[in-house]
Amino acid sequence: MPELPEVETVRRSLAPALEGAVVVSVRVDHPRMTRRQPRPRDFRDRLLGRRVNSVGRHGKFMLIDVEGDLTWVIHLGMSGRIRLEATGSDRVPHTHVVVGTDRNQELHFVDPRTFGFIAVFTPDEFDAQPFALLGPDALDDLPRYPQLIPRLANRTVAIKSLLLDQRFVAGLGNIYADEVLHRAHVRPGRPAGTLTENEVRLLRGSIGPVLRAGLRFGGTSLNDLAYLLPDGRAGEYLGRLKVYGRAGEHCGRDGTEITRTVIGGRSSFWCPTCQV
DNA sequence: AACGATCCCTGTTGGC
DNA sequence: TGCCAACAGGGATCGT
Repeated sequence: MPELPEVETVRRSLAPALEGAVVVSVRVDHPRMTRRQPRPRDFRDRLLGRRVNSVGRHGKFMLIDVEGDLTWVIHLGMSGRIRLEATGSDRVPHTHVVVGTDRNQELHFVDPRTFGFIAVFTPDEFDAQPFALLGPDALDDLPRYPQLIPRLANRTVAIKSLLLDQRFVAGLGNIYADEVLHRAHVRPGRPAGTLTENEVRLLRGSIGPVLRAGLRFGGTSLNDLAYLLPDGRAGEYLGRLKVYGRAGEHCGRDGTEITRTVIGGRSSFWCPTCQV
């Protein structure tokens, strides 16, 4: 699934292609993909002829600054992919949106499960979106642990669920949340408010290293609906995951069999020995 | 307010 | 081997 490292990997390859480029064509073949656009026609109308200033990111949302005070938002959902192709290239199945630039390139938005979306918002529209309440970016703006302690206090929700709550911190998904909890020696089901100060410190300190490791390897491509880099390469972090998807295998730290439980409706993988 | 449940969607997986 | 139901999951929304 595209989480922060995957989205950041995509952002980095998209930025040089889009920044300074002018949009010369827009095609939407699947109206569901622009469902967050208050008026569906705006997506095309607002991009056509406009120059892209910069390609940013907050959590798993790609935020592309477009001239005219517009923000072009791309969320990959769980099966979304971006392909960067020469103009007129073939479209793979489930290519729902194609945006062409004056550099003879096309951005293909591919999303079999259509959980992702693509839209261009004015500032007011942007602020009205639910994701305007996104928490600090897990890579760039993570608060130091003393600031996190009061935010966990008295919370009964499982710490795993809190890590997945994008209003708490933006960017972690099911894979990296499990990896972060394993690194921090914390069980995913622990009520958030029961973490000691030291555990909060460890957890806080685990987020950056885990995300940067994922980023270093170009993200995680699972074997099914693979997340792929815009040039078609697979991310190579899958083989380096410590717990996610590894039920029945042995924990690299103590050899205990990794277990799978469901927490907050999401499968969670963890070591019953070294995660307390 | 906080939290859990439900829904969206379709390729893949697993059970028979 | 082949079929079909169950599963997967990010985010929004709804009910308690």
